[in-house]
Amino acid sequence: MCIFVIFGKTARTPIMLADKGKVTIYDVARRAGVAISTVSRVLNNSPDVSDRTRIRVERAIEDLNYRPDRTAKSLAQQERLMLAVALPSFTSPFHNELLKGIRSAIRKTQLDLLLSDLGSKLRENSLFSFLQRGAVGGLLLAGVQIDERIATELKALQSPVVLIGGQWPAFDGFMWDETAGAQQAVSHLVGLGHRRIGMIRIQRDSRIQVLRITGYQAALREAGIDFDPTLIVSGETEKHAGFSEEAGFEAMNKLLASHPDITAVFASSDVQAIGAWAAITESGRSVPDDIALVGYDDIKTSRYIGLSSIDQNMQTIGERATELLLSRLSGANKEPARTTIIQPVLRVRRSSGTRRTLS
Amino acid sequence: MCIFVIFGKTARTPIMLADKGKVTIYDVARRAGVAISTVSRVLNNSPDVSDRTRIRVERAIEDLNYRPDRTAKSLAQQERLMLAVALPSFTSPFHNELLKGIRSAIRKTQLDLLLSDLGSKLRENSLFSFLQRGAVGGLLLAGVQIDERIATELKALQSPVVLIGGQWPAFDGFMWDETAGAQQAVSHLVGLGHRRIGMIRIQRDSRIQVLRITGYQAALREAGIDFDPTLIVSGETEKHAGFSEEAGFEAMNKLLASHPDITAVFASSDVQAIGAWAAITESGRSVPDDIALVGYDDIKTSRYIGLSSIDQNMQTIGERATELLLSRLSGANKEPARTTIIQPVLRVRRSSGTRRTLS
DNA sequence: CTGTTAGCGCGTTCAC
DNA sequence: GTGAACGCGCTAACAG
Repeated sequence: MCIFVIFGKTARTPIMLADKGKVTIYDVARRAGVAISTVSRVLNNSPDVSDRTRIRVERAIEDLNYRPDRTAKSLAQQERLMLAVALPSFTSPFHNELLKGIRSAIRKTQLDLLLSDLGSKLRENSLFSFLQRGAVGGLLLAGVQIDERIATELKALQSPVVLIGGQWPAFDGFMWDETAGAQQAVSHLVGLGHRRIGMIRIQRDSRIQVLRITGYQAALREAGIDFDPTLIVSGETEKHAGFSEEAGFEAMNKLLASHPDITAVFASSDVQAIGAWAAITESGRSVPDDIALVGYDDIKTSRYIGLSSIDQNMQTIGERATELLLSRLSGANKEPARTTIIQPVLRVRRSSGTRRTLS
Repeated sequence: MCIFVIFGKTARTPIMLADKGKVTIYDVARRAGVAISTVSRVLNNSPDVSDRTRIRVERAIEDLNYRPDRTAKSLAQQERLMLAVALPSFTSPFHNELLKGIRSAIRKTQLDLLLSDLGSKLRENSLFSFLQRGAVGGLLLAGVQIDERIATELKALQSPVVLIGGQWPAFDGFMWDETAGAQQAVSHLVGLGHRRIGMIRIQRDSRIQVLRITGYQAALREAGIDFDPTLIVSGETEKHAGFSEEAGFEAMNKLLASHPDITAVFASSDVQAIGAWAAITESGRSVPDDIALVGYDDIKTSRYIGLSSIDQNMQTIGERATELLLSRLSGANKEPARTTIIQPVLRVRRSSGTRRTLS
């Protein structure tokens, strides 16, 4: 800290700024013997400053260890230098990948990243309080089912919004073809010779869930396999709306008990698949030799335990979504909002053996 | 959108706000026929408002779909409603756990979370540009080695700082007893009967690395085992400063080639351990039956592939660090800055078999 | 209880 | 080139 003499006419700032208190642009101006507008010009690299004054100002900045206040800057310029991102969780590998993509797109800019995880239960409240904070340049919203109320709130933001895994007429969005993904997964299992294929679902009757079951049925129909509703089970654990290892574990145990003859399972999420894997292993069988397993969503762990998965390319989507948001933000993109459908890709982690009966 | 009549004396706002343009507190005041301060009172739940006017104002807010501007509020109140968190990566399971803890502590407050991952290579630049943004209430800095320059920047923030995994006289910090952790890991292996114990290190000669090697040596000494420097190897891949699966994979392969008689390995990080696991598995041996593996840092995958690990309780630390920051922020905590040492804990994932020679 | 007014720190015309 | 003055949207005394 340093003490310095105050001279010149004090514009509007109270004189006492002694040793503590924030260093503002006024202090710098005084120290350099110029007006604040000049300091501002230096800060913003305006060419209209003589080298001599520029150096003087820079010295003053250095001496005072001054840093411009982003809040004030943001208010004065009427532009928000912040991108808000809201997703259900930071930690799920699924959303983690998404975050990675978002970050890599943001890194190229000067924008800040305001992050919020909505949680599973209190989703509504967290979402609303987050949105009502306002003062963001743009918003990326992932994994949220949009309704009239949310849409209103989104519009109140008065800034561009891009949805990931959701859709609404007024907003840009990215969605996956869930049906095609599920069908791909189950067809893969069918192709390996399996005919008794279980499915682990989530509890809630979400739109996504319906679509995946449709895909599951389509694959069976295509192969001429009868649909057996009892092969579709869910766990009891409600954590994360059933997208949890626990739920997968419980569901798999149910399946093993009620249908000991199944040789393959399609799980609705990566974490469920992990739980199912644990259940299978504990029962003394192995993946994929005894029971083939395909899970939705990519996860690193998969490759260590040999399960195939439907990859949604989260990272790529995160990047694309952010880039779209940025283009909206800069005003370069004036096209009407549009929802883009992404085709999930099946990744075979380890060549599963063909159908074998449990002995 | 709605058109509304403008009446009363227009204070300072230009009249034309037509259909577009931001809805401000002035618009609400006009609409409700009150002064802006009254609107402000309603917004901030001041008791000094009659129910009648409160309702009028609330109606106006509703009608105009008004949302207060946090930037302006923040500037006016001279308090930053934002916590900045900077860590090397979002995606590493290690930091992910940290983030989880931070979030759970923040959730209890009204604060926003400004997040930045520093990356591994461009660390310096990202860190500085992030810090120079300023305008944050407090900062949580993880995994950064503090030096004079960084400390200066940190001080310029003029807001409380808590370091995680770093230390500096002027700032609060949390550190792990790396030596004790490594010693614990290796002692565990010794206790299982192993005597040829390899160590996978990172490339850089960071302080942490030195401490861990010290712990490794201490455990050997305690057991009367001679220290063989060639048992400490690192991978070639420089990604993430050697904290990567690739590096672990390469290092493990080196070890298997140069010391086919080793029966246990201590890896410097969870991801390295995963890489090592892959190398061991590919060589036809298994973990932990043929080669026992202990990795630093907790990771979920561990339990699926049976490796023990040194758990640093990242989530708990994240929470404690954030709470400390919050207490500093509120001014409740006036104690001098202090660095807290955390004792890592060994978690045995699956009871490793005792030493077996490779046949 | 309610209105007036002066800042918060900075950007940005306009004159000079 | 440089400076004075106003405004960004809101809070916080201080009057009334």
